[in-house]
Amino acid sequence: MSQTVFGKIARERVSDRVAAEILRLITSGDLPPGEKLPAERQLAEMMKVSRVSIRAALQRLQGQGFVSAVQGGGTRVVSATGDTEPALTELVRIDRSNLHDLAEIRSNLEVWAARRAAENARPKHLEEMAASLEAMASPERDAHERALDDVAFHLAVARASGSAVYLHILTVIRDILTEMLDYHRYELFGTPEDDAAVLAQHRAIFDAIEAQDASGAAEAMDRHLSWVLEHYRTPEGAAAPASRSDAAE
Amino acid sequence: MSQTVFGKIARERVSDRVAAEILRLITSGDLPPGEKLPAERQLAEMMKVSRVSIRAALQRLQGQGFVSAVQGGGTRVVSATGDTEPALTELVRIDRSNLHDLAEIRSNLEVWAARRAAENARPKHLEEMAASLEAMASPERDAHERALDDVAFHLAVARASGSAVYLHILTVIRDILTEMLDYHRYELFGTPEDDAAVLAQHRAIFDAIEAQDASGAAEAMDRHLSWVLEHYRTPEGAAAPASRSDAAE
DNA sequence: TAGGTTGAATTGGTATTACCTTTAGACCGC
DNA sequence: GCGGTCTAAAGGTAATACCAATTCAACCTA
Repeated sequence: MSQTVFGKIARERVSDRVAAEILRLITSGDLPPGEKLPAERQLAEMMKVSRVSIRAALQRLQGQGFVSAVQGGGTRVVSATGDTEPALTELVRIDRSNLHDLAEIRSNLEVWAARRAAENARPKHLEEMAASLEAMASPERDAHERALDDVAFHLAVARASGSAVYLHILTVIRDILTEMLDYHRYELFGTPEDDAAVLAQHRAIFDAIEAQDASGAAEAMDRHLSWVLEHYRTPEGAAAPASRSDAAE
Repeated sequence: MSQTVFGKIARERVSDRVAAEILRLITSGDLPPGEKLPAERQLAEMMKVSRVSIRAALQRLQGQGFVSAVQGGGTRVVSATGDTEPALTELVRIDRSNLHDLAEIRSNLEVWAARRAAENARPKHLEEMAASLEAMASPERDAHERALDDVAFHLAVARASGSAVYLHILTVIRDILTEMLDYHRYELFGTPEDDAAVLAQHRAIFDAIEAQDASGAAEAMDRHLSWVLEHYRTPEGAAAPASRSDAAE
């Protein structure tokens, strides 16, 4: 039991050697992101292995987020660091109803964050929120800019909460939501009345946070998100928050 | 250019469909970590696709860290969340106060899940919960086993919520909490009175879910977690829930 | 000539078949 | 029991053929 002298044998698959070699070229910078690597048939011949092994290696590298293959197009390097958070994204991609859950969970977290923000907000955070409110109130902002202001406000609240963990989780969720919504080409629209309502709700949240009224802030945020979810609910229901509600805020 | 009649075709790789299906089984809990999945040849026949496609799917899942294959041995599930959260783990490792935030966020999510569970629970989920309750009530269970029963109950609620997204996020958070707490060698203890109180609270949650009382379930869960957080709060405050509250439940 | 169209070459994706290497369990003899 | 052997099963590799999407240059039309 105490014979630690014996490590496990190297035992390496051919496809592992291939993957290691390609990965080495990627991380060393020889194959920068965007670069198209040789065709599978060429790689197979160059490395003197079967195409099966080449494909096995590339499949794993795809799973790790280093490369991306398009039928007929080729295989390209997409990242030198490898993305790892495709799990949640994949989950949502599989079943659209998960998108609704995710939006709901996010709402929950935002309410929690509002409470925390009321307790912890510092002057610079309040300034940040005020700035985005002012920008959003400006009449010459178009719909797109307004959406960005919207995001900025919610981000300011997140920062004011003083929780790095929350900021991280929220960012992950937001990325997924925007990616999925962009993918489905959702447009962000709102009537002037809607914009006014959103602005008023934001102001209520801000006032409560500024007054360090934790419960009030939580309630205001809850009202706001409920309004958004309700207001932009789509007929089919499942993909309800398919609107600015999630893409923007 | 304005021919919007033609949406883009579903075009999906066979191996993607296979990977999605397997991933669904993993994230839903049907294939828990450690479980060995059917042989490639069997999967190929069951899904009516070639072994090549099965392997392509498994290679990608390996790259994502969900499964692990060894020649001659088989393919096993190693994680239900993949390689997702290294960033979040690092965040917590750097600043212990983040641990408290994470525990608080988890509480929030559990309350939400309890509400959802009351709305969606199916017989098998109720049975699962009842089983863990019964086990926990048994006098001959020691502290360690009791903690496992505790986890089982909360996991059953999570599954009953019917939200794969929630199950995923909760698992990630739980893994981080247990890892961090185990790392600091926290012991899980509780007086018999405490155990009785926890059991009673679990029963209350179960009853509400069984009665499909969403608000009641949410309140019961909230009371339970508040009690746990309060009861096991440590003097230093920051890492407050450093006890069975997070490691176990 | 400019610009769109076509079509063959290229490239990744899937299927089929065959064989090798390792693992795991049954079996057997000492 | 203990160790060894045998064997069926599982994953890994190879070779070949064909499918499907993309690319791009030759081609054709206005």
